Amino acid sequence: MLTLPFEEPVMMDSQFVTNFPRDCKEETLSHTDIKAMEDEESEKDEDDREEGQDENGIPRRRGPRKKKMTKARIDRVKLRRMEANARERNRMHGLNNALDSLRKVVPCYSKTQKLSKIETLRLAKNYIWALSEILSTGKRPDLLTFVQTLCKGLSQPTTNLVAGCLQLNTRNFITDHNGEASFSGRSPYDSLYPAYHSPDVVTPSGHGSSSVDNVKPFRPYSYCSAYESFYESTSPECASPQFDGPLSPPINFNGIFSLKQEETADYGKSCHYGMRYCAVPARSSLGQNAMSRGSSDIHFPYDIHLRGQFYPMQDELNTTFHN
DNA sequence: TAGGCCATCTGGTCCT
DNA sequence: AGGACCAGATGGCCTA
Repeated sequence: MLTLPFEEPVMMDSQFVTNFPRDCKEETLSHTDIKAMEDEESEKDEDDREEGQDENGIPRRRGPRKKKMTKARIDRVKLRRMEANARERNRMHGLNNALDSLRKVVPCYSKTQKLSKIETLRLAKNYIWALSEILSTGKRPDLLTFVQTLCKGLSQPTTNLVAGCLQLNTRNFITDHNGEASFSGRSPYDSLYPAYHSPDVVTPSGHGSSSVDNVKPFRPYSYCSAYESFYESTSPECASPQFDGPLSPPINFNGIFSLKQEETADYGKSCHYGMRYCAVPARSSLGQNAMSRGSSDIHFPYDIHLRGQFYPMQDELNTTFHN
């Protein structure tokens, strides 16, 4: 629990220390401090005894003597401890601010259901990994594979949250004991179209999912639901009817590759690069460069823009996302 | 009620 | 000397 809101920068000055709402004023010295002072007192007593030996005749320890803990010195120790505490609080607030910023740019963002610190870091790591894979292979993974990558090592609740954000059927999305996310059961397509069994259906590949052995073949997930969340129109590759809505609990989410609604131009100033996900051919040189390892006529689905070149499309996306 | 998560305090260590 | 950073301890809150 924070004692100060994140938005308010904590000023590390004497006023802050004296005005800090918590019981800093009554902050007591630690046991060790008190012990040290008691030691000082006993040492003071010893000073009154014979120089060089204690009461048992054992020579006293050498080295510089500790300074006497005068009232002023005690007060100073207290003050320094309070200041150190305030600095530490401030530091941790800064760390939490950074973590909040990270929460807003990972695929699953919800103000009401915040990811824990550790889950945020794990998801961010997976997200970076997933994006790196996309860049290195130049291939657009199906949604299931993408979510599997995102959810590696995440707890089941977080896995559900991420899957819910991407509008997967979370009941079928499980994490095995190795932390590997895998799909088990029917796809949403099956639930919507029980008779749908296209000859070109594929089963999810890789990711150590043994649970799919007996799974009916299903059409690979596309990003259509995510697309449609953003663009309110069917994605070019998704001709199937829309879902009636997310199967997971409704939450506010930023969605993959989308930019947070509240982010203003300041966001662009602070971040040099931006990415967004769309289904149109690549237009940026960076995207083309990334695709040069693959087929030259592939329509790279990820627009990657330098922030400075990105504002018009960012505005377009944000406008859509606002709606 | 146990366990997870979090904020805070604290002392130690390192660096400037 | 003082600040930053770190990790351990502690207690509060929340949820299954």
